[in-house]
Amino acid sequence: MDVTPIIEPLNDAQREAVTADARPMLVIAGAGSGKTRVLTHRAAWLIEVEGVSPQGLLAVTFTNKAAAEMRGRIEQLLDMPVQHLWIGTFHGLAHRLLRRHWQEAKLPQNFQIIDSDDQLRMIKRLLKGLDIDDGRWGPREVQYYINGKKDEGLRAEHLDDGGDPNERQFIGGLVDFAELLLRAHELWRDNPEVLDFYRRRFRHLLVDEFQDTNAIQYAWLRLLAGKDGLPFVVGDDDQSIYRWRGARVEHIHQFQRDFPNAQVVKLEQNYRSTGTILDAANAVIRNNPSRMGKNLWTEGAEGEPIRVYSAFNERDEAEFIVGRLREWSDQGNPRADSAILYRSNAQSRALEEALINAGLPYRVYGGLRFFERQEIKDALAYLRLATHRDDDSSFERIVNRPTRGIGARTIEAMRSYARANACSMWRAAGAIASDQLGGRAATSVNAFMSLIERMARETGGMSLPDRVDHIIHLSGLIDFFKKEKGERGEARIENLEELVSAARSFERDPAEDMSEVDAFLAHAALEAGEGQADAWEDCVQLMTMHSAKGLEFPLVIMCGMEDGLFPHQRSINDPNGLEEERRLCYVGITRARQTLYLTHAEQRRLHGADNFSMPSRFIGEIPEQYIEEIRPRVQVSRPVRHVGSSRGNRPAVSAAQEVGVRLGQRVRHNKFGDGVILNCEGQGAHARVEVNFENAGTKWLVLGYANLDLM
DNA sequence: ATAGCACATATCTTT
DNA sequence: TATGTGCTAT
Repeated sequence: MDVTPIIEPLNDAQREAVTADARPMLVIAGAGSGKTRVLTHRAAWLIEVEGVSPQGLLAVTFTNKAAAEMRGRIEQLLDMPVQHLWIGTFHGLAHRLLRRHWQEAKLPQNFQIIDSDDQLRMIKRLLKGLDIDDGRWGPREVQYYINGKKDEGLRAEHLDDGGDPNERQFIGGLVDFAELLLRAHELWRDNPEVLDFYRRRFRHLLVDEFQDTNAIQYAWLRLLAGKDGLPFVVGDDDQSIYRWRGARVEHIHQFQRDFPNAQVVKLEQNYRSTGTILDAANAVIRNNPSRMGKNLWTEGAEGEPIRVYSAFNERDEAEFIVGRLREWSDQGNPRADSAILYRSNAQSRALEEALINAGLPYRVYGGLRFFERQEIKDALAYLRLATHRDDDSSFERIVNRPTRGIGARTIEAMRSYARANACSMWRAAGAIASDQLGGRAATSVNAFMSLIERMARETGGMSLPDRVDHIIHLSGLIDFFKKEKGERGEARIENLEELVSAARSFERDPAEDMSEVDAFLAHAALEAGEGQADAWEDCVQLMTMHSAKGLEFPLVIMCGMEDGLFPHQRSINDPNGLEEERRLCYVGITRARQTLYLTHAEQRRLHGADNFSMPSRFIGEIPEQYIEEIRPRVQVSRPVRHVGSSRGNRPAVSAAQEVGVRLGQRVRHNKFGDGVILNCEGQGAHARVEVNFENAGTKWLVLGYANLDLM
C-alpha cells in the first residue's frame, strides 16, 4: 500500500499526530499550522492504513462550510467518495440522531427546527401571554438566558425559579438550536442501548475547532467517547473568541483530565505569514496568562515591518486605507487578496464611503443570510403550514401576510382558545370561525384556511421545486411584494424565485427517512446559506475580525485600533474579556500573509458624539523593532506608544499617561467650566493639556497652574 | 391597517 | 447619529 500521499506532505509534528497510535489525542494547532490538513490526513490514515471502516468515523465541525471542506479534502485524499462517513456540524449530527430516534428522544416524528429569529418571536409571544411583571427582562435577554443555560446543559428544572417557557415549544414540536444539542445529549444519557450502539460504531471522533466547544457539546462528545472511544481533537486555545456564546477554552485543559492517557501534539510551524508578523502575534498573545503556551515560527522570510498609521479621525483613517488599497491594486495584485478587518460592524460605514468615492469595488461580509430573509421565511412558513397544519409558529407568521383582514383581535381570540383547549392555532381557528367570530373576521379566517387546504391539495403531488413555485404565487406573496415600491420589492421577488432554484438543486440524503419537504425545511433551518450570492467580482474584503477567523489574505489592514473600540470598552475591565479581545487581536494579526497595517484614529465619531482615544494597548504590545510608523504626526506631540510588553523593557508611556490624564477625559475648570482633554504634551512642571471647553472654546493650560478637576 | 411619533439603544454570530 | 420598536391616532 502506498501511504506516501498521506504522509509525505506533512512536517514532523503533523506526522506524529496523523500516524499516532490508538490513544486520545489533543492537537494544539497554531494559526496557519495546517490543522485542517492534520484532521483530513488523520481520517485518511485511519481508513487507508489502520483499516478503519469509514462508518466508524465521526467528524465534527462548527460550520457547514468547514464540514463540506473536510469531506471534500478527505475524498480527494482517498480518491473516492466516502459514503457512510458521518461528517457534520454538532447541530447537523444532533439533528440526524434525533430524526432516527425521535421516539426515544420524546419528540414528535416530524418535529421542526426553528432558528433564532423564530425563537425570539416565540419568546415575545410567550412573554406577552404570561404577562410577565418585571419589565426589565426583554425578550432578547430571555432568549440569551435560555440559550445560555441550554448551552450549559441545563434545563428549567435545574434552575431555582422553575416555570419553563420552553415546555411550550414541544407542544408544537418545535426545536431550537440549543435544544437539538441538549436533546441529543439526553437521548444518549437516558437510553443506554442507543448510546451503546453509537459507541460501538464510532470509536474515532475527529473534532475541529475544539476550543470553541460549549459545555453541552463537550458533554455530548465525552458521553460518546466513553472509556474506549478515541477522540482526536484539534484546536487552538489562543484563537478562542466565542466565550460570549458559550464556548469554553477550558475544555482543552479538561480534556487532559478526562482522558489522562491523551497524547498532546503542538503544531507551531506556520506556513502562512512572514516572520515579522508571527513575532508580533507571539508578542501580543504572550500577555495572556493561562495559555497552553505556544510560539509560532516560520522557515520563510522575515518580511516587511508592520506599518502603523495614526489617523486624525475615522475619515482620515479611511482615506489612508483606500490609498494603500489602490496602491496594492495598481501594483497588479488582486483586490480580493486584501482585507480590512474591524472590531464592530458599525465601522464599515466610513470605510465604505471612502471606497465608493475611490471607485474601489468591495464586499462586506456578514449580514442577512439567504434563508433568514423575511420573504424566504414567509414562503417557507406557507410550505410548512401546508405540510403541518399544527405548526403554530408558521401559522402566526403568515396568517395575515399578505394582509387579509385577520387582525390582532382575531388572532388573540384564536390564541386564547388554543391555550384553553391545548390545541394548535389551526384547530383554534377552525373552531372559532364557525361560532365565536364576527361575520367579516370569520370569512377571512375561512378564506385563509381554505387557501392553505387548497395549497396542500393542489401541490401535494408535485416535485419540490414546482411546489415551492406554486406556493409563492398562491400565497399572494409575489403580488404582495410587487406592490412594495423600489428595488426592495424587486429584490424580494428575485429572492423568492431564487428559492425555487434552491429547491431544485436541493439534494436529499437518501439515508434519511424524512419526506423531501421536511428535509428541505430542516436544511433551510440548519444551513442559512450564503450572505451574498452575487456574481464574484474582484473585491476588497471587509469583515469583522471574528468573521475573518479561518481566512487569510496577503494584505490585511486592521483598523480602529483604539482602546475602547479594540479592546472594546465592555471588555476592558474584565480580565477574561480583555484576554479574549487579545486573542481576537491575535486572530486578526495572523490572518496576514505578507503585509499588515494597523491604523487608529485619535478622534472618532461614534453615536453622533466625538470620542478621543488612545491607540490600542495591543499596538503597544508589539515590540518596536517590528513596527514602522507611517507619517508620524509631528503636529501632535503624543507619539504612538511603544511599550515593550511586560518583559522588562522600560515602558515608554505617553505624555498623557505620564501626567496622569487621559485624552478625551472630562475635566472642570473654575473659570472656563466643563471640557474635554484633546491633547497633552510635556512632562512634570511643564506639562500642558489642550482642553475643549463647552462654553469657552479650546485652550492650552499648564497642568501645574490650571487646577483642573478630573471628572 | 398603517403612518407617524416617542423612545431606547448602539460587540462579536453560527447553528 | 441611525436604526429599530412599540404605541397612538387616524
